[in-house]
Amino acid sequence: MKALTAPGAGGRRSTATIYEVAERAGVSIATVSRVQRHAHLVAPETRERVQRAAHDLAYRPSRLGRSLARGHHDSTGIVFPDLTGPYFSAVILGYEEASARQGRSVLILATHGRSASEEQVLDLADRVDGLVLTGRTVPDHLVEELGQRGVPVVLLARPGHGAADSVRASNAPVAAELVAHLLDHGRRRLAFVGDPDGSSDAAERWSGFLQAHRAAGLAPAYAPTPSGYREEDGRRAALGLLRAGDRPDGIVAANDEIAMGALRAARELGLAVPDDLAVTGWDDIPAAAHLAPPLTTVRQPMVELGRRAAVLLTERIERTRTDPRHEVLPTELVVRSSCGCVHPT
Amino acid sequence: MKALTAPGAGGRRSTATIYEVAERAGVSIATVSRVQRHAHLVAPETRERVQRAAHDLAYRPSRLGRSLARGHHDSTGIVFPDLTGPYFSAVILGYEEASARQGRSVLILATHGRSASEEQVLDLADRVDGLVLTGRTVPDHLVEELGQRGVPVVLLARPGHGAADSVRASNAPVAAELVAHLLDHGRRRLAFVGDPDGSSDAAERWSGFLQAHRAAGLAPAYAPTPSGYREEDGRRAALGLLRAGDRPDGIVAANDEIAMGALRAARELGLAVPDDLAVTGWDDIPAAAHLAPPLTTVRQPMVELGRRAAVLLTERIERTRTDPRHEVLPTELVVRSSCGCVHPT
DNA sequence: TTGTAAGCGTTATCAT
DNA sequence: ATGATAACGCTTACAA
Repeated sequence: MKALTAPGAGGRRSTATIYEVAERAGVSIATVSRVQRHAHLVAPETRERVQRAAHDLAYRPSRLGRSLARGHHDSTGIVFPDLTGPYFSAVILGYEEASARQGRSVLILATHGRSASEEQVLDLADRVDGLVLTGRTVPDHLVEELGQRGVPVVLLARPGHGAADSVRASNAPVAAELVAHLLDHGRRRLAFVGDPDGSSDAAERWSGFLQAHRAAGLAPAYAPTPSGYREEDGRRAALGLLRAGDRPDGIVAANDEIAMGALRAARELGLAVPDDLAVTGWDDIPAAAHLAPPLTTVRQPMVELGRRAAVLLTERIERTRTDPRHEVLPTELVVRSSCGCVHPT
Repeated sequence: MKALTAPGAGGRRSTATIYEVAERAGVSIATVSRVQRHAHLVAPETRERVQRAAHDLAYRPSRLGRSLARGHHDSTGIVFPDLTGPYFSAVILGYEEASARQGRSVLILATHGRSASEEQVLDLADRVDGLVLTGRTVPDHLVEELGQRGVPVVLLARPGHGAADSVRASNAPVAAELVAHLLDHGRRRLAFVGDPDGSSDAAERWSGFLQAHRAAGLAPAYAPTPSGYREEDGRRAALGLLRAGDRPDGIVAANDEIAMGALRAARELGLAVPDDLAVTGWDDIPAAAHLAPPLTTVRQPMVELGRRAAVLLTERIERTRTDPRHEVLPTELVVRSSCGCVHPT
């Protein structure tokens, strides 16, 4: 049969194969192959002939053929829970850039909120030389299985697991610092908006929240209010909180977009921020400094997170390192005015 | 030779092959293949045996082998100039989602500002069934060549070219509407910040800018001020403009991030927005409504742009349609208060 | 219903 | 320096 001429959904290409080049140059395919990869091993004159033939036919070696023969893909995959917002965007920016520099393309998979189907992930795994898995996109047992199948894996924004590497940003300490700051402002009814059960990032931020309360001899006024990561999610969560009888005097949001939603909710209810309600975010997205009021938040090195993930993955793929590595990148409190501080413009 | 056992940079996987499954089930590889793809063509009892063997060996058909045999990849590529910010993020969100729904993975390539190297693009083209090229990431001659090689292509945010499909958002009419609005506010020294030579989007917005002036019998006060698309780029451009003797009374930015930069610049110079300076953006990113002051901008259907690109590309790949299609999605002026309007919160 | 075998386009090992 | 040729892992005519 002839797959590339067969009917059906395939997109047959008009690309020349190594055989046609060989024929036109009057050499064997081995020689053509050699010219592509190790030009110096071929007599100058032969090389010349082959190159001309290749050029005339607009020949490009098929990646498929090459990958099959060599046993790898020169590409990696990254899986996200969601492709929404500045966080994702920055991480992938760093990741793609670093990957490109290493000559690897990147495949991207979004799981749209829920955990990825096993099928999707295994399928992706089969197209790449290694995988970075962010947050809780992939259940532990699957991470395990990937390991057994010999797929290099790095976990991003998720604590290390077994042999897999991991990269994440520090959460609990700054979260505690942030909450202590709010407590210093005299706020006593702080509410955490975000889902500690949904991501380790949120869990760790919540734990810092608790820790600060404990350190101040206080009990948290509320259990965490679960929420998605988009503005509308935050707005809804905040609305619920603010309409209750015992409303909070501060909202500690799990990211800046939730905080923006809280800002909107406050406005809708006629509450002044920060006077009636303090609001803080997380991530320090570009807009954070321009919000009304400017948002107190935590800066985390999102681009660098992606970059480091790419570097660690490469080391694994190239077997440059074999012991698992777990990196925690630093993070920084950015005080502006939504927390109640008077902030220089 | 044995590629998967050879030394070197390859990541050999411990995956079973179709041969091992066949052997264990006591059938031929053809039967194993059939069971995977067309289970109904196999006797129930044989099927059962094969499935058990496959399961025992944790067998998954290799995508590589399959792609090579079938002549396609079940994946597509998208190339962006830059992975920065909400625009990119929203487009890719729509694109990935629609692609996943059609069972295709997505490969992503960023060209980091400049035009992609021919090599990168051709390489990407060889890994996928089709390509979407955004903006000016790829020079015309390459688009041409891709066409000749039989690679389905859709252009995003770039006018149609030859046989390639295209999807973009309407620009000139809303730009004119926006500028007319500013002119109605009595602004007479409007500056456009963005690079008409850098993207067709910017070019079309600038053309709407001109058109509105013409319609009002006015001449534009400035030539366009070239700028990148990030906040810092916008800040710098605005600073230049605002420090000059004949400073503008309005800045029409090519996107919301540039507008944010202008806002910052104004603040740094002690100018009040909108009183001293009107500022408008483009895109209506989530933060736009929360800026100080809330940003007047243009909403464009970013997610939908990505989605449509995926749909058009699929039609081409599956040869469901052969005539080129060029879609222009609608766009909408969003008046808030940075233009000088008093806007309900 | 199942098996045989010829591809798909490379790479790399041997010979020569 | 070059050529034959056996992998790589699958799909699918065609035969049986």
